[in-house]
Amino acid sequence: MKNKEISKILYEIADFLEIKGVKYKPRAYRKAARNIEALTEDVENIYERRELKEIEGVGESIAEKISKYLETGELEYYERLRKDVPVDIENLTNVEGLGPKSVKKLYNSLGIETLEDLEEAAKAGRIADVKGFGEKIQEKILENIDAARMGRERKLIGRIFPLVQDLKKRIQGKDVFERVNIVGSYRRRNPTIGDIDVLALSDDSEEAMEEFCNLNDVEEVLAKGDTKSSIIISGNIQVDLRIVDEVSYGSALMYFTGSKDHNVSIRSKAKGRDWKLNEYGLFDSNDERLAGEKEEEVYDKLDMSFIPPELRENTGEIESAERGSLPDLVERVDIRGDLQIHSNYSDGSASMREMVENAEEIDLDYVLFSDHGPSLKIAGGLSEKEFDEQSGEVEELNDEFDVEILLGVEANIVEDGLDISKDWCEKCDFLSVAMHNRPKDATDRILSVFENYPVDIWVHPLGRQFFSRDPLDIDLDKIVDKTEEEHIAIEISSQPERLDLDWRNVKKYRDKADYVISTDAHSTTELDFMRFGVSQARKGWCNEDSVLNTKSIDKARSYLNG
DNA sequence: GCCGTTTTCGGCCCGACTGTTTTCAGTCG
Ligand SMILES: Nc1nc2c(ncn2[C@H]2C[C@H](O)[C@@H](COP(=O)(O)OP(=O)(O)OP(=O)(O)O)O2)c(=O)[nH]1
Ligand SMILES: [Mg+2]
Ligand SMILES: [Mg+2]
Ligand SMILES: [Zn+2]
Repeated sequence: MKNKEISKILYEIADFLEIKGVKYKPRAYRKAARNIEALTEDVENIYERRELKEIEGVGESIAEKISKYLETGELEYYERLRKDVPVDIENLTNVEGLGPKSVKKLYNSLGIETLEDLEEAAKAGRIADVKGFGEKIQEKILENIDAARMGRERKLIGRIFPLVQDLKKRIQGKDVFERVNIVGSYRRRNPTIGDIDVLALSDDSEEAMEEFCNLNDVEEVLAKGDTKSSIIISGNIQVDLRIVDEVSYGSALMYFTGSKDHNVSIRSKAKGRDWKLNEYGLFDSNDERLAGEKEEEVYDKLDMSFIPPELRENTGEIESAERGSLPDLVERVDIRGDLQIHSNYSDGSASMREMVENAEEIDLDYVLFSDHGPSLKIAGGLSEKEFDEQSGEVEELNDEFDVEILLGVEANIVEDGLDISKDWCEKCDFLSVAMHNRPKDATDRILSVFENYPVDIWVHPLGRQFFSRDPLDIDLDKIVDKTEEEHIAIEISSQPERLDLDWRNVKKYRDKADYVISTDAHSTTELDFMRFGVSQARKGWCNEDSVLNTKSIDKARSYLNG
């Protein structure tokens, strides 16, 4: 999958064009780069379908460049730009405070091409002598150069969640803060989070900033002003704080929640009316405030319904809000069952009894235990004999608990079908299937299993895992059609590393597909992962009706078995 | 370079912080 590679080239082109002082094109290249980076589908497939231009921000020219690169492995336009200023633009601009313009100056004056050159020049004191630079910048470069070498990897929302909650509590705990909201990609429930953005209300912003920059785990203060500060806390995590007045709080929430593209779009709309939208409010052409204290008011004045943060990705939500046709999104309280949990019969850490007790505590009506089939021994795969034992225990537990306990298997899609017999399939309340390797004919294998076995749920459909596994290269159009035909539900996994099916595809297929949101919990605490799956369903524009486990077990059963 | 219930050409979001600068450019959100 070359998405990352291509978006990197586009980002670099943007930087090189900025070096040359070209207007607007850098923004265009960056926008295209961002959208390609965010794709779940392999850009090469989109190229093969001749649909590159459907990607937001990709037009004639960029589509042609991507095609050339995919066909020849080279891009002359990019190579030419790089020849003019032959620097390691990606790494150099990774140094906090260094952008394309500074990199060019340093190249022209000192011939700096790499981070090593930069460090050497800074240590020798040569940077301070360059016009436009000085001692402080030179010092800052030396301080930040190692961070640039390491890079800052994005964090998974499900993993950073406790830390964010704790940080929020710590800030809220200080009297000088009257209101605190976590915003940015976290509020939008992005699967991954680049930094933690915080909006706050305080009548003494100076003192508030002081407290913020002196939190006990602050490692570096990147910037500190009256309304805005940035710090690095332990774990190499950046935290940005913005403080505004109450009259601006709503518009500041909008600004700081983003996304950037959503902001730009919506600000352009305001501008089209001769108004102005910024973090302080919505203003008419006489600078009279039209709204600002509440987000709802700002959207309302712009003749839009309120846009839930999860939808603010500039993927059609603005037009939809203008038409008043945004979906009524599914909520966590709508969820009535969890159709993938595990116990110590396989690689789970808790007994079935413990899992059920906890499920009852969080008001679930039903749960499905579905451990791996026999071919996945490393993941604690069960033999049919072990399954039968488990089945016996399920029967006992069902007598004892109100929660309806269902038993199934996560069967593995293998070369000639599933790794369990059809007889075994019939013993399952629900049959879940998944692919755990990546053969060339994956699409056909999946389709054939859907046709030939009584499949109920297709779990972690793309097999994606953040930072380690790319999504499977399969024909989702075809497979989703088949799930509709066969009454098979598609899982949205709540596991932080998976969140699979991903929200963009969830959105794409939401009218056809029936989704189930599952935790894949391997311990009692992981039952709480449900919130992350629900967030992804919301990002995918799902209403309650598109999610099967918001329904009673009888309704779910009659659909899946029908 | 992209894009269109104002446009197929003429626009392209808006502001804070920093360092170096005598008034602002660069970078970042
Ligand atoms: N209007 C406007 N708002 C911006 C711009 N850049 C960032 N913002 C707003 C929207 C962002 O969601 C918010 C926080 O910025 P971040 O850089 O932290 O981005 P975000 O949190 O969305 O993603 P992240 O996971 O941190 O990479 O600030 C911009 O250029 N213009
Ligand atoms: Mg952020
Ligand atoms: Mg930020
Ligand atoms: Zn699996």
